[in-house]
Amino acid sequence: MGSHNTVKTSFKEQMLLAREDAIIQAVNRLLAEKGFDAMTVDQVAADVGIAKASLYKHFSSKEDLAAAAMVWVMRRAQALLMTLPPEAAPIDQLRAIVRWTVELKLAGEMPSLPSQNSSLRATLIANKDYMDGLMQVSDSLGAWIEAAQAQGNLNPKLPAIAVLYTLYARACDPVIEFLKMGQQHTDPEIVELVLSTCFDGLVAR
Amino acid sequence: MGSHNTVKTSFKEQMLLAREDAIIQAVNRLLAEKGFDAMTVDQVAADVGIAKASLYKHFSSKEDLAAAAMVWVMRRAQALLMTLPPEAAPIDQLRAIVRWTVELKLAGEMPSLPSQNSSLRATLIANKDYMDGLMQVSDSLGAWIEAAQAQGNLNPKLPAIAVLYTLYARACDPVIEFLKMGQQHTDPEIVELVLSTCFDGLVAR
DNA sequence: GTCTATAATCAGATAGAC
DNA sequence: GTCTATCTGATTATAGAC
Repeated sequence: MGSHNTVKTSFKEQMLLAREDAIIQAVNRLLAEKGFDAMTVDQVAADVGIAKASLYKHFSSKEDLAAAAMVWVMRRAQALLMTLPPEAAPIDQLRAIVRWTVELKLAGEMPSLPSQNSSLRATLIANKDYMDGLMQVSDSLGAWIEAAQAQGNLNPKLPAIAVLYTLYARACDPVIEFLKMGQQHTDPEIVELVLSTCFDGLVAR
Repeated sequence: MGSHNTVKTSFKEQMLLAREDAIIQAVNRLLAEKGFDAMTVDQVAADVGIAKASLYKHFSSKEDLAAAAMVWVMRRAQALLMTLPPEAAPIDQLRAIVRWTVELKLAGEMPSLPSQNSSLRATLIANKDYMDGLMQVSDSLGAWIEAAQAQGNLNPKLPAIAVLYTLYARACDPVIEFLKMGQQHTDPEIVELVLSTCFDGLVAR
């Protein structure tokens, strides 16, 4: 009976996790498509195909839903960091991260949150999974930034923090969606354009 | 009596315009501080010091308020364009525009609107003053972009539309507010940092 | 845990007196 | 045109049966 219970519980937990994953995917898509304010909890529930009250059994607020989406993104970012060849040049590591960010946004999987919303901000800061992921990613990027500056591949006059912010800002760069809306460029072309303007700037070289 | 009426009407109209200007200033400040979604019409009314119903005698919707703020910004941009020395190099004209944009944002006078909101989008597109201003500004910038590319000062491989979007995007660049929040740099330093990353990119030159 | 039904709140917009 | 008071709809969140 013990083993039966174990199997049964494990199966239930698996179902639970699967459902929560389905919820997070829906939240992620809706956040990417409409942003936090325009997304409603009703839409999330309808998208997943469950009742709204059931949703609140998994996540206790709309802010928690957004936080879960951000944790998901952070986990994917951390996974990417581990797949990067450690021997590559720091500047190329940074390019790879930005490339991944732009591709995620083009795929409609990058949640967009208002940076001013204070209750959302509080929820994110209180979320240990999110903060830990953010710190780890920032540490990796920070190390690469300083290394690239030391190697003369990145402008050493720029404060590392400003470089870091500029890289993160690609996650909410409106140029990406505007270029996509214009339909004059393919997704790979947009990736290269954004990478070019970000690293090489607008001026001729 | 004719002249009396004329004077009276003129005075009333002046009062009306002054009040509408006060409204627009309040909207502008609130849009810059909290964004469109977080700004409430009640706050605007309280800020101006009139009743909400009075507000709706001047502007028929929240979207119209935001549109008026954007028209104000466009007018200021057009005014700036006229003050620029026509003999300056095109690349310097573009730098001057971006500098002005960043400074306006640092001053808390650049309204921030959600680019996804469709009803707001419709209101803006339907606003002739806004669209005319946008077109005129875009024409000026477009001409400078192509000239700068022809002179070899701007990367000729970049589509002019991508450059234009990249310049406009400085108006909602989160790097600016993040650097300001960090309190490690003065406003002029932030302006130079953003100008540098925008035009020269992150890489060493 | 899932559902239906409902509470509670907030914000955009309006009615009607003055 | 300005006010007070109100309407209306949308949205977050919960109660309570199963």
